Amino acid sequence: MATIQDVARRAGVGVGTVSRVINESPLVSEATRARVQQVIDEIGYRPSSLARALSLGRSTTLAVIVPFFTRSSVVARLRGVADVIDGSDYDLVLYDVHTPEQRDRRFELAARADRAGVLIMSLAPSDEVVRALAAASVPVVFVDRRVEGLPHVFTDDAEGGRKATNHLIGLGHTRIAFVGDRFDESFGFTSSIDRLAGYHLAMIEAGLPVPAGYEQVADHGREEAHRQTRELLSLPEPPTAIVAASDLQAFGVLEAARDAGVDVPGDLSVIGYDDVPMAPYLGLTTVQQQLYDTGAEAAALLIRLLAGETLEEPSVELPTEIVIRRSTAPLR
Amino acid sequence: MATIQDVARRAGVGVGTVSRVINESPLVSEATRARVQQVIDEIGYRPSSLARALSLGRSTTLAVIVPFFTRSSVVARLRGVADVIDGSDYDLVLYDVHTPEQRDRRFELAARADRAGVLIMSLAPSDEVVRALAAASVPVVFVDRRVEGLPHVFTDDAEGGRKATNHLIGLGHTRIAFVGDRFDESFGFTSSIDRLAGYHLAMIEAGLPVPAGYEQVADHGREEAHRQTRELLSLPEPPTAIVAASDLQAFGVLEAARDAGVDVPGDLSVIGYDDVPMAPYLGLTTVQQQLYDTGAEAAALLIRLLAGETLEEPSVELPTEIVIRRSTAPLR
DNA sequence: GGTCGGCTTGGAATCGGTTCCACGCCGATT
DNA sequence: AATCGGCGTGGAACCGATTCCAAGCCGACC
Repeated sequence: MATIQDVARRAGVGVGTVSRVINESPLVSEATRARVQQVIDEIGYRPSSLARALSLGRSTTLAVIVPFFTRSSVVARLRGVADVIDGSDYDLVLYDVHTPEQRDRRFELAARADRAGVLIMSLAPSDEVVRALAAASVPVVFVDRRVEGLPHVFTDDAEGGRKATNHLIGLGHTRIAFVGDRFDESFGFTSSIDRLAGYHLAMIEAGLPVPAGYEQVADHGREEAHRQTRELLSLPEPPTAIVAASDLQAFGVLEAARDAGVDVPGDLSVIGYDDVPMAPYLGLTTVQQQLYDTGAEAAALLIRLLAGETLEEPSVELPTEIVIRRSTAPLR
Repeated sequence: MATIQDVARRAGVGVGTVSRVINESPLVSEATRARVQQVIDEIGYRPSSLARALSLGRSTTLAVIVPFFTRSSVVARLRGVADVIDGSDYDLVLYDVHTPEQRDRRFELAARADRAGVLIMSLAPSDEVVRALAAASVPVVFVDRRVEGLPHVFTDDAEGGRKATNHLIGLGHTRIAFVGDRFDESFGFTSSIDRLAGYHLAMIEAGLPVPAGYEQVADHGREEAHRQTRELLSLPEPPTAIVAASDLQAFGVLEAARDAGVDVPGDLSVIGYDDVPMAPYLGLTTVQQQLYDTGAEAAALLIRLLAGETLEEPSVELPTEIVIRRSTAPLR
């Protein structure tokens, strides 16, 4: 593989001059520039990004840390990230995390790092990590999580949960239950509990009761949601509407309803959260949070930070919106 | 950030010795090793992987080039790749490709590259690129595609298409149609046409006719498949069974059937291809190709190549298998 | 006691870029 | 004619690791 030395020798110039040509410095005469460029084309020289990074003291790779990247909400966000990074001069290094140990290892790595910047999705850093990151010179942006003192892109999950519940209340429902995740100690995901809080708020505002058993929390998953729904449907006073903390869980609810012969939306209204790509297909009413946009926005933020911009408003809140489809209907 | 020099100075040794400690060379006395290690721990020194890579002449990042990584089949494969890479000392650099120009740029980059190895999913390289890759010292593995002379992991798409069709024939169907993608000139994806070839073969073997209009090809997508199915259902002799070239397309078929009031599997049997995560949920009978495993296998192959192993059998074929669910039934 | 050989060790050279400093050359100014 | 300034250029130093070579030290052997 040709090096800058080879080019310099063949063109009869010094390495400095070649470097200037590569980096489009104006301090080269047109004649020299042309000659060097010709040699570069001839031998197909490409600078080593490794050597470049070492010399410059900064690399052109961004670490993107995501949890469970099989979840379609994560994939949708990641697509936004990938698209924006693709349009820049940076490369995307992907770290998938599915255990707390992995997460901690990744974070430690991020704080150190030969990566130019770090983007962290949904995961909660400990205070210690936050301090380390803030101290480290490498810029960090969080997606789907608010972190005091560090830039982040987020949506208001509590408000989203409230909107979802109000949609059902507006349809005349009064027996409204919630299917969500247990607070995950190890990962510290908060979106599900925030949405639950929004549900509670809406119920209280409307003066509606939340009977025992109407709040089902379990591990995150379609099959778990299936079980949670069976539980709800077997209550003495089963709900006529269900707020699910995610679309994946809503799918589990729909499945359980179908298996139990409960008609949706005739006998049961179901609203999800996220608006993943399958949601329109299944006719799921849901709270749309712009997954793609959160990723794209965060990546754009990170890149601006790397460009040395100081942002007056380093954090971005994206709105949520109810998308009405076929899984919710007025109480009959 | 501390460097190896700092450590050497503080420990009162030479940089060579520190390097030996880091790399667990046996040529260091226990006493020295302990002292150096202590300094390392004290100041929290981590070697720069950049400098290391430059010095060693090889990096520890693998380029993974995928098309449209929103497609769930691609994501499933990618998960296999990510899991295996995560267990190694390599990092995963993701390149998403959704235009032919991007593809060519990525390939060029791959042949050159400061990446230790390259994994290419589904995409077709030109002969020129194949030559360049074979010539370049960087190992390449292909997934979901056979490439003469280079290692690859693949399944037999024609055989899969044949199996799918035979499943329907075995259920007594004779009017069997096919919904697939048009040959994509720009990307050169071949799986859909291979599956179509398998469908044809099975029909011929069974002595069944393929009436005009029974072969629907269009761009890849759920909505396109929806339209293709409407076309089929409006034929004078509509099919009683449909082979779809992918699960995504099968979803479009199911949707169209539902919209047209055609009962599945009562009036129409539908079989998909891939077995993506949503398939069990929707009860789709499908040809399972081990998406996760193809990715994992390919990554493992690449890593063995990088370890210097010479593989007697550099390519791996993975089997396909019919998974029967609720979308196919005997002809009534 | 001298020589030899085996461990340890220090440090220079190297990887392939970038950047800064010094120098040569030119035309313009006095 | 001498001085000055500025442009274009070459090349050494540097980024932070690895590795190889030379050398110091020690015990063993003759």
